[in-house]
Amino acid sequence: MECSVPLRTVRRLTYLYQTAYSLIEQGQERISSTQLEEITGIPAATIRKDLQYVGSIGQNGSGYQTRSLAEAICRRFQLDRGTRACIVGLGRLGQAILNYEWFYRSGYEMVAGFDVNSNKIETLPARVRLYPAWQMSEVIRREEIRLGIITVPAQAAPEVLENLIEAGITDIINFAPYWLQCPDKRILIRNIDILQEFRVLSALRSLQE
Amino acid sequence: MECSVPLRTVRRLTYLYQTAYSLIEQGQERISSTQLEEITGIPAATIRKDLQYVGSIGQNGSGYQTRSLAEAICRRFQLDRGTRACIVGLGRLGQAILNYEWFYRSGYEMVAGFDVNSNKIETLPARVRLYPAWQMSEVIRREEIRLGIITVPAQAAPEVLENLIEAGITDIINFAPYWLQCPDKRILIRNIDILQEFRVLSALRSLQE
DNA sequence: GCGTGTGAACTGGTTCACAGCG
DNA sequence: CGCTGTGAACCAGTTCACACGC
Repeated sequence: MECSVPLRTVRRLTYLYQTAYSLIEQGQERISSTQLEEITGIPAATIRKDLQYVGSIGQNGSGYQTRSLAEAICRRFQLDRGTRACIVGLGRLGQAILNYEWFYRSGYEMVAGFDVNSNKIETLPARVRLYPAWQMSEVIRREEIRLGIITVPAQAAPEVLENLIEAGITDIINFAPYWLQCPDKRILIRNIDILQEFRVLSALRSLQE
Repeated sequence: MECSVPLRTVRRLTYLYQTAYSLIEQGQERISSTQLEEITGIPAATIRKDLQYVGSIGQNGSGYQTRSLAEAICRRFQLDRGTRACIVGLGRLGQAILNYEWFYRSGYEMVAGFDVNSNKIETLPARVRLYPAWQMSEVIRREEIRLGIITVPAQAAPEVLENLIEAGITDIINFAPYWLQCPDKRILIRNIDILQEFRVLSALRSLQE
């Protein structure tokens, strides 16, 4: 399948997916692109354009069925395959993600947590099995884990990345404030720097004055 | 000051700011746009274009001084003013941000935390004062807090937003998986949905196959 | 008539390429 | 000679506007 969907569009479509999902839960069965614009802030024309990447799923004159909207996006991007995930670094952020009850809605399934501090392994309450860091490679291979979530301090991040890739991980989400990249284009990495968002907001504020 | 800097550019410049900062710490005094491209992944031409919004600060033939680069961006967007911030919702994510040692590098200064559970207020270890939720308005006013960070469950988010705005907050960062918006354009809101990033990664993976 | 789907027109952000300066 | 700063050329992505189906 071609990689020709623009990243911007992917972002919006996954967001629409989630929106459709909550509409379903609220019992709403249909919605028009104009109404979607009100909820999401995405212009109606853009929404209709984006949905062309998914296929024609609307009904002329009466908008989209929320259920088929969610299903179509889900199918297009295989958002329900539940790829197995693990988390490395059980600080507060790591714990937050590890125990996030809606995590299954992310398209991944959490199956393991790792930390260098074996004290934590024994004492932390968790929904999934926790292991000391030295067992990482073995567990990742055995459990066929594909996504690694990095929530270790910045200086440890590069080494963790290396270990993860070496163990066969293909998807990475990195929360350490250290921009990770990998020459191998088959490995997908997303760096999320939370502080960065604060800086952006701060900058936007200064512009609005 | 005009609001005419594109959001994309603001994102990149704040990122360059942070990059320049770590280069300074590593003792590197100068850097060219080409080298910056290698580190950040931003094309050199784009970097030079972006920096035009900051002013001419490079030296022909020898690149940029890391220090003056950081300072110029900092000055342009007033990234060091230390606007006072508070956090609402002391679950794991809230605690993580509350005690994040590099938080001061975000351009904000953390001064208070709130939670409905007064048990937490008394028992959690924290660097700043914690208050029960009912004291929110009063404390925000007294301490002249401008940024509110929302880390409560989704269903509580809209009400918290209302309370914050009513108390005089102007900047919002919302981590609840519920898209907050405000008709009043003077209020700046950034919604950060962490799960959304997982969905995007999952979608990108499906496209790469 | 309402609302989708879509080619065509447009916009603004990115990339190019080079003049100018140290 | 290297690297910045910048107008000009380009292009992706957004918006418009309307034909078509319900």
